Amino acid sequence: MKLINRDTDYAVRALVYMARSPQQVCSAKALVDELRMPRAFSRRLLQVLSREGILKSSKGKGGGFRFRKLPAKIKLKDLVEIFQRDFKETRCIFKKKICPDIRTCPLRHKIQGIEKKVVDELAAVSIADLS
Amino acid sequence: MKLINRDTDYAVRALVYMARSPQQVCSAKALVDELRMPRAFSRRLLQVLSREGILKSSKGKGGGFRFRKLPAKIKLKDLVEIFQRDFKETRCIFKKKICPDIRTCPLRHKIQGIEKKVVDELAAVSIADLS
DNA sequence: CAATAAGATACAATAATAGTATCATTAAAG
DNA sequence: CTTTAATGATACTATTATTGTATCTTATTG
Ligand code: FES
Ligand code: FES
Repeated sequence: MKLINRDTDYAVRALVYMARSPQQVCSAKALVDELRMPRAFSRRLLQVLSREGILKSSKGKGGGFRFRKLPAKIKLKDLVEIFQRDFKETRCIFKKKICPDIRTCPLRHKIQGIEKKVVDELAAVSIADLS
Repeated sequence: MKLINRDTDYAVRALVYMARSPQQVCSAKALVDELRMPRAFSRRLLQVLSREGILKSSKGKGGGFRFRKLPAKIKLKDLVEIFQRDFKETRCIFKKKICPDIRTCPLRHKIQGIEKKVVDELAAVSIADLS
């Protein structure tokens, strides 16, 4: 059961690493060196986190990324929402609906319950919890 | 959140169709015609279901597939187990473990709880329920 | 103005998924 | 006993999704 994709995975790793010294500026290069993260990739990743308000960036010499939100306030749910837009599957789990009536489908409300639970659990874990 | 793969998907469609007249013999060809299922594919699918004890097959002219188990006894869980062997993810959801200690990881037992719930729900829905 | 770091976006490689083809075997019908 | 209609087994190809890379532009500092 795949809950996490590449981007979320890397993002969490990066943020957990950064959370060890939350005040410090971290450049994309630092992630390449410290974590074994693909070079051109850490760039994009931090850019997205910055755009989405998780980090703030400063350009130029000595620049880099820093937390905008506190690590304890950054939930896995937030990251999944950023990097896995289509995470919540509102449609039927089958490609072509199978049951006679989608409103009375015995599967549908169960699946929705599960999805809600997953989201709740992801909302209950923060970057700080993993550090 | 992808729970179902191609094979499970087709299998459920096929079985729900067959369950409308459970006594009748159904050939691979019938599925191609009735449901819009890829030709060479319905073959393999029914073969697997037969091998796994869901259906029984008879070769030769007038042959085909019939239920070995009652539709009400065939649970989605069974099909997922047949076609998605690696469905239950026992490892960490991240490629490289992030937390300091896997035993105390706040994520791990939550995820396991979710997976159990998913399986329970899949075990509670049968082919007959969808017919 | 030179050096450093982010912003933006397009590209290529790889892996997973989906679908196809083929040959062998079995059983019934005529 | 030959033809026909079906499954058994397995290998192959195409398509799509994921993953990772390259490059050019813009901003900041000293
Ligand atoms: S089978 Fe998907 S909504 Fe009923
Ligand atoms: S982060 Fe995966 S087990 Fe802790």
